[in-house]
Order: sequence, then C-alpha cells, then structure tokens
Amino acid sequence: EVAQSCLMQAYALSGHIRKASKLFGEMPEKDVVSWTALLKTYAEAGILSRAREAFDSMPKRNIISWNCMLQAYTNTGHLCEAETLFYSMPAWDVVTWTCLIVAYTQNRNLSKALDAFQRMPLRDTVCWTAVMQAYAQQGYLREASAMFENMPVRGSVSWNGILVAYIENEEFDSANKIFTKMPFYDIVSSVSMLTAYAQCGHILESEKLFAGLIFKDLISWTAMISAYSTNGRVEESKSVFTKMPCWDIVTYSVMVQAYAHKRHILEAEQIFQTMPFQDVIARNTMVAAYAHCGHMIKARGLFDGMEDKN
RNA sequence: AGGUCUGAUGUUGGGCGA
Repeated sequence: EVAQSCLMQAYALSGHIRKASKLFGEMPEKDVVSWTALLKTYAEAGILSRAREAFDSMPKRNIISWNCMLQAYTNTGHLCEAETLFYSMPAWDVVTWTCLIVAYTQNRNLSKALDAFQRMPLRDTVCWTAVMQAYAQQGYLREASAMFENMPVRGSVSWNGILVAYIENEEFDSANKIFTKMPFYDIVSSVSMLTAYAQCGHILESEKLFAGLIFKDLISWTAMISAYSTNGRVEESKSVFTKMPCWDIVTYSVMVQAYAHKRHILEAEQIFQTMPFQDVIARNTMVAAYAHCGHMIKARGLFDGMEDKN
C-alpha cells in the first residue's frame, strides 16, 4: 500500500485531482500520508470544502495533516478560521508558525507576523526568510536587510528573496551587490536579474545572463521572451518562442502580449488560438490586446463570452 | 534501548489586472 500511496502523491503533486481522488477511493488501506496528500491536493486547488471533508474523515491526524488544513484556510483567504484552527491544534511546530507568519504577511499584518515570530520557540532558516519577506513586502527594506544579515544560516531562498526585494524597490546597486556576493549559482536569482536588466533597458545584460544559464527551464525561456518584448524586440521574442523545447500557458500569454505590444494583432490572435487551453489571464491578455489595437468589437465579444471573469 | 537515511506540510524567479 506504500506503492499506491506514492502513486497517489504523484497525482496529488501534479494537480491531477480527479485521478488522485479516484485512486484514493480504490485504495484498500489508506494511511495518514495518503489522507494528507489528498487534503493537500484539495487545498492547493482552492476547494476548501473538500479539504475540510478530507480532514474530518481522516481516521488519524498528525502535525502535518493539521498544518495542511491550516494552509487550506490561509490559501483561500480564511484567516479567522485559520486562527481558530491554530488555537485548537494539539501541537505547533516550526512549519505551523511559519504558515501563520505567511498568512499574516499576505494580509499585510506585519505586527502580527512579527508577534508570531517572537512567540515561536525555535526558528529555522525558512521562518527567518519568511519574516524577512514580511518586512520587504511592506517596504521596510532596511529591516529586511537586517533580517538577512542576522539570520543564523542563509539558504538560496533567502538570497533570492532579498535580491528580489531590492529589485522591486529599484535599488539596483544593492541588488547587484547581493547577486555578485552569492556563494552559489542559482537559476532563480539569475532569472530575477535577467528580468530586472530588461526592465531597465539593458537587454544585452539579460542576454548574457540567459546565455550563461547552466540549465534553461521553462520559466527562464519565458522570461527571455518577455525581456525582448519589454524592449520592443518582438522578432527576437518569436525566435526564442520557436526555439524552446516546450511551452506552457504563460509562455503563450507572453507571446500574445509581445505581439499586441507591437500592434501585430493577427499574430497575437494566431498564438492565442493555438494555445492548448486558455485560462482567465490568457483571455484577459487577449481582450487587452484587441483593445490596444483598436478592435473594440472583438474585445467586447471575447469579454462577453468569458465564463470566469475576475 | 539509541542513532542515520528512505513516501505527505512552510519562505524566492516568467503572463493580464490589482
């Protein structure tokens, strides 16, 4: 049954909700890990009711199950319910506290996030990094920087977090210092810098970073398409689009946006129509593309047909 | 009896809008 449990988790991790719940129903023996994986799948899909149902049906719960349920509430914006659950939990660990800190951060409640950080008995790199992000998100760069300097151990996420914080506050000199001081290579920070350079019009630097990537993943390919588009180089965008090994919904949307930006509405439309499926953001992009190019009737038509307007 | 490693949870990068 461990094998089935693993398969279940594979479905769960890849977001195959239907397959996961089908297999789950067919499993003769369900251990706490399978139940928790199912719970997590519903939580990530934002189906709070099913998550709660799974949580209530579990014959046994451990700290991880409780943490997943806590996340189900916080990820769907139910902070009050999350707090209630938090206080009814049999135990708290460092993950529990970090979930709470992140939830407060998402609600822009820095003081409660800091309070939780003070109250937790043990602090690891992840929660230090989360609090650093809490400061950064509120624009307290100096405090974020102090957290970065003071944390006992810095992981790659900590380095990337402070790097992006500097970039978002347009402190490019500090960002550059951090980037060159990093003790290891990391694709995430490279792509962050690539995007930052593009937004400043330094496309040559973006190209250098892209060429220097040891491994190019889907996100980095897409970031390069976007970088060219930001600098008005739609032909290069298209060339990257053609060259890359695989695409996802974001890649297509970026390419639609790139064409629309240059008012190449026919090409934009063609990319849009070749998408394997379209999410709400892709349709929003296409509506904006039509509008940008003066095709108000088509924009309106697409808009009116959308079932999932946000 | 004690320890280590194996399946599930928290923090960072690409798209519209905010």
